[in-house]
Amino acid sequence: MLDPALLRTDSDSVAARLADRGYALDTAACRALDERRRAVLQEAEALKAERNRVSEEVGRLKRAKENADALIARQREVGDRLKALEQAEREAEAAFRDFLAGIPNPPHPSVPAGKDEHANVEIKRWGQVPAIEKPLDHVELGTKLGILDLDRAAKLSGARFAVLKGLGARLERALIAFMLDRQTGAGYEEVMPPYLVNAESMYGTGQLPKFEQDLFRTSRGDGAPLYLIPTAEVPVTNLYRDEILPAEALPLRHCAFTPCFRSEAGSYGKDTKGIIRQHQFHKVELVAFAAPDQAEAELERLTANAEAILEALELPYRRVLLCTGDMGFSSQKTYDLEVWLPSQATYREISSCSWFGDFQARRAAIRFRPKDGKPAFLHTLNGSGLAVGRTWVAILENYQQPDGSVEVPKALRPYMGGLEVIR
RNA sequence: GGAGAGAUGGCCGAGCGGUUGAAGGCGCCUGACUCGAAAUCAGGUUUGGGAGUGAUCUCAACGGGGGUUCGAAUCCCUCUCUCUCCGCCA
Repeated sequence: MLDPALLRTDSDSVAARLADRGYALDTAACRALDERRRAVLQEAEALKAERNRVSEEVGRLKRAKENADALIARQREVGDRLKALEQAEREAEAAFRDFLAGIPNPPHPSVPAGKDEHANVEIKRWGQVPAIEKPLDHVELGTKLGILDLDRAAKLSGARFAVLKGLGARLERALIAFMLDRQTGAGYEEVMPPYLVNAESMYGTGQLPKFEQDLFRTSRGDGAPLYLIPTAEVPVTNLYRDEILPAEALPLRHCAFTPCFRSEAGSYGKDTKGIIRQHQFHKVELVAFAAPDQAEAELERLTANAEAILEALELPYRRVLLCTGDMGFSSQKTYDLEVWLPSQATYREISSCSWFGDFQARRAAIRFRPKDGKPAFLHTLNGSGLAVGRTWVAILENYQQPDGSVEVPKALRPYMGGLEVIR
């Protein structure tokens, strides 16, 4: 959610920044909605002020046992006018709010302008890409090792689901524990949140109202729907919705392991092979709440914390700064971490670390109280640390041996009961 | 699933149709007293929107939404959540 005041005073520069990410801001419509809203509001307030004044007078007369019928008759008219006006006020507020809710976050000045992923900028590369003669992909490797079963998953649930078995399931579990241990060690307090959340929570982080088609929605009889979380970002960020945190609490850092559920509407035909793109996958998420002046440094820290997992697992990766056109709706600056996949001979996204400015905080009303001052919106950040399923894929492919077995990364062996090779 | 009780400011807690944005207490801040502290005394202490350069003015909010009324924290409806008892259950 944008700052309405900013939109009023500086709509041209906001529009210019939004244009960079491919969003055409209708400044005229915006101004009209805002002016309408304020006009109705002021009229209603003036009327209410009058009503309050006269009501007080009525009370005084009544207490003095005097006749107040004339005033009461006049009040009745005011009440009728007010009723109509309040309806108009509600509508004007809602129209303006809905308009604001549909506007993406303007990119940070440090973000390169560009239309799509081709304009992204590689920031760094880490690690040695393994020399593998004829690399197998993770599906072949996993299926032959008997640790991945996509056919039976399809029987159970359809396409884009997976069954992990034996050491495959163990590897997934080991990765989860490994990542959580590392991130709690890096100062993130672990959280186990609900996997079903209400619409308000989805609105707070920006999934609703625009992206409902990407979510799984559950219904229960008469009650309000609950949504399966697409990422732990949603419940963990919303933890502090409608709250004011003390300044000393910042930066506040959480990590959370959760399953993630995505309907992947509109992604038909993309990544159909394997478990790169699933309806359900596991992720360890990092979420941070920071004061505005801490936030930029926090993004670097958080991204480094995600990279530390790849480095500990000795997986080659690169860091990419997303251009304006490739960022998510709520983000103002995003780094993607991409891991090397030998079967595709390319880097594929395994983490996305974003700084949202006060965009989410404003939607979700998450504030902090500065040392001496009024409550202010804080900044939210999050990043995958990491996507577990894709890490599983990266390990199989990067650590594959000529005989089809897979070496277990050294850092992970303690979590695998000391196992050195999956065969 | 059945029966009942409740939701008020940072916290506890009063109010149950008319200067109550809200008594009282705790906490916190400021001042006085003190060499300093404690104790005591005095004052202050919610948030959001709108108007104004500003002092300031104004509106809204007592779980959410709706209604009754000239006027609602107070009355009615509805939803959510919490607690107690019974049933069921991992």
